[in-house]
Amino acid sequence: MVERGGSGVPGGRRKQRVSMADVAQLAGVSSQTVSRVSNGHPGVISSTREQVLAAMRELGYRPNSAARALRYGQFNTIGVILFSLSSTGNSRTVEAIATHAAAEGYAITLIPIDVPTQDNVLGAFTRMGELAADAVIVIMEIHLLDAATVQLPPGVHVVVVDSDAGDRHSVVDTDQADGARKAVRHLLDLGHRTVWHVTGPETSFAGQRRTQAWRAVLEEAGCPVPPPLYGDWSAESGYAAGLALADEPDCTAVFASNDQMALGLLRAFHERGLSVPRDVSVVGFDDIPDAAFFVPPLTTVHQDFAEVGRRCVQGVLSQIRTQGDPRPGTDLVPTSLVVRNSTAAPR
Amino acid sequence: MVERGGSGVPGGRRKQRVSMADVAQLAGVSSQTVSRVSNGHPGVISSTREQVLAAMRELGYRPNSAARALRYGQFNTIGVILFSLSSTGNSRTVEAIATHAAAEGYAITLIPIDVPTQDNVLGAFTRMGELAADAVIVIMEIHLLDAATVQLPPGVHVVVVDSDAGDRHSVVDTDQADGARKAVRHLLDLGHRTVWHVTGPETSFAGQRRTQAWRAVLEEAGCPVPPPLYGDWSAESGYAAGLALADEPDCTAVFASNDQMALGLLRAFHERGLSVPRDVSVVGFDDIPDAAFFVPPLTTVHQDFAEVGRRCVQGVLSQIRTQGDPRPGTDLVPTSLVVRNSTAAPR
DNA sequence: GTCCAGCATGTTTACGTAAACATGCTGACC
DNA sequence: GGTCAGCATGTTTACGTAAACATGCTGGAC
Repeated sequence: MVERGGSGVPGGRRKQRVSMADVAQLAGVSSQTVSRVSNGHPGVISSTREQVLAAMRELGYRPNSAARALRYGQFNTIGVILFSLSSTGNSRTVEAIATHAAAEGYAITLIPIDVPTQDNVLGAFTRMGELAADAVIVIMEIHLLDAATVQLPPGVHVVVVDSDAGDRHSVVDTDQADGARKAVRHLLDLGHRTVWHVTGPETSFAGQRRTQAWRAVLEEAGCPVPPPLYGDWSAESGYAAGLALADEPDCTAVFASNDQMALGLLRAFHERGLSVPRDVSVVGFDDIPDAAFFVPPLTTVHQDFAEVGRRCVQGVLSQIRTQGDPRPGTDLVPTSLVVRNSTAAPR
Repeated sequence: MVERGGSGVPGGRRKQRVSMADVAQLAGVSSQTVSRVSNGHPGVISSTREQVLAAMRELGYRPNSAARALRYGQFNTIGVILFSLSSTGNSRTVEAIATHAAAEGYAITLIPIDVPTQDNVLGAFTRMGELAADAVIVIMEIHLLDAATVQLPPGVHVVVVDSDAGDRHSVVDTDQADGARKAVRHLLDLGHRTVWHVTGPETSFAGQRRTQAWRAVLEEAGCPVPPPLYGDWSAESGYAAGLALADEPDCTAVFASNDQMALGLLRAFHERGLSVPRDVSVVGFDDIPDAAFFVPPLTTVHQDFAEVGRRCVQGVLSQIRTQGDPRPGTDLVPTSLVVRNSTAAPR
């Protein structure tokens, strides 16, 4: 925290930064005593303590975290490398990470990657390495980390969200496959002959998992597997898919890989005069807060982003505290199906 | 960045941390030479440089940012204190802040405040003071900062988003009033006799500004001012307001203080058999990506969150670089009205 | 051949903090 | 009354880095 010269520092106009030594001098004690007061250590008589505190107030002293970190060898900070903060779940995951980290006395340092090239990912890691972070959480829905070419630097505590690198890293993720199975089975249980599907982008690991599960359930149930429609998470792509599906006379049920695309479907069907759920049933994924207020309210798969964030923090902290190797493996957070009014039995 | 013992460090199993001295020893040079190589300084002969780089690779050296920050007196980090990351604009603002900061070589440290009490805000500031940050951006839509009781510590570079503390701090914000005026005038221009309004929460500065502007435009135009309906930004509160408004025979136009509440309105009107925009026109605020795919596509006020983030970064960086006092004042980012299909002339 | 400029590299020091160790005083106990 | 335990406080040192200054070598000019 760089101080502006002047304000709050009555005497020294040019003094850029107040150190323990300054406080010590004003209080007439050694800097070690200031340190003891600053850290609440015992063994400082109360009159001395008061003097030191007064000097701190007068000078506007605030401890220098760089020096502290240097001394302690840690920063009490967790780095978060992510691709997009705006995508549905990420901001909520990050918020949960920040909240839980704060509860443990850790702050969060964000490094966004605008274009997810391998260079940028590595660059972010380098930067993070140069920054103050005791561990790193990587939120990277794309497949980069799965490619053997991109490796996270060894010797760093890492937890990865939304990846299938569970063989090499410690991974936390929503149980995408289970969520998708719930969605598709729900539609089949209602009596639909089969379920159409709007995918996420091909680069998305989560999207692929959902699509795989959709296909698996259909095959398992002996249902025909319609060709999937390719979306990119946006409502617009869902809308486009919806216009196409409206022309499919056989289509009575659609599983969209997220709620935004489901929203696009709803609008497309509405424009084409198809009633949801009377003519077509729609299930989404994510359970964004707005989903309950779509027309009609959307049946969707609820993701517990807060829990994902919590487990990430838990994961890195346990690595930090035990100084242990990251335990490769995947920690899956369960989902639940929220049934609203966008699904019904076919006519 | 704390290293795990062992991996990547062939020789020293117990070596926790690789320093320049270790690299220097292995390369047979002084640590200063390592420093020069590390920072790309000239004056190192290429053969020496290669040796040093090789040693760095072998040991997995990464610079220690704490030591660096201590040496340089700055962290290349901007702290962001915010209330909620999930609320519509914040995540996009933060993302823009992070992106622009990254472009300038700065990272972002997030401190979330779960419950916005004064104690917590001050606590966050204290924590931030103890953390590595050269400046702070406060994103706090609530009124806390406006109360004279909560003061930001003097001597810290600060930019505040979403506040009316422009007399005391450097403030960046969307031009809420102008956006609201555009929305209300649009409806009046279409021929509506007056415009009803669903507010944001009372604690929100932005919400208050929008509501004030709504009222001002109506009064200016000599229109009757209907009692505002109180919302809390959620679609649910918009839905409740919509059910109430559906019973108002005079209501032909509604200005909702955000898009989520507008979504709630749309659903309520739909359920009550009112057609939008034939029976009622609706305007939102924010222009969330989904708004274009509501049924019907929502006319709304577009906020340029990215620009807000950009100006925040610009603001703190100029403070850092000039070491100048923050220049109190409010930097307003303009809005634009996006006309879609939820508004029409009254019947 | 001498001298010095110029350059690669080494040495010293300081950044602010806090652990570890040192000091010196008070007071209780024999 | 002397000794020493206990405690408040001071001093030394190290954390890792990089600026500032020091050193010592090479080679060109006279």
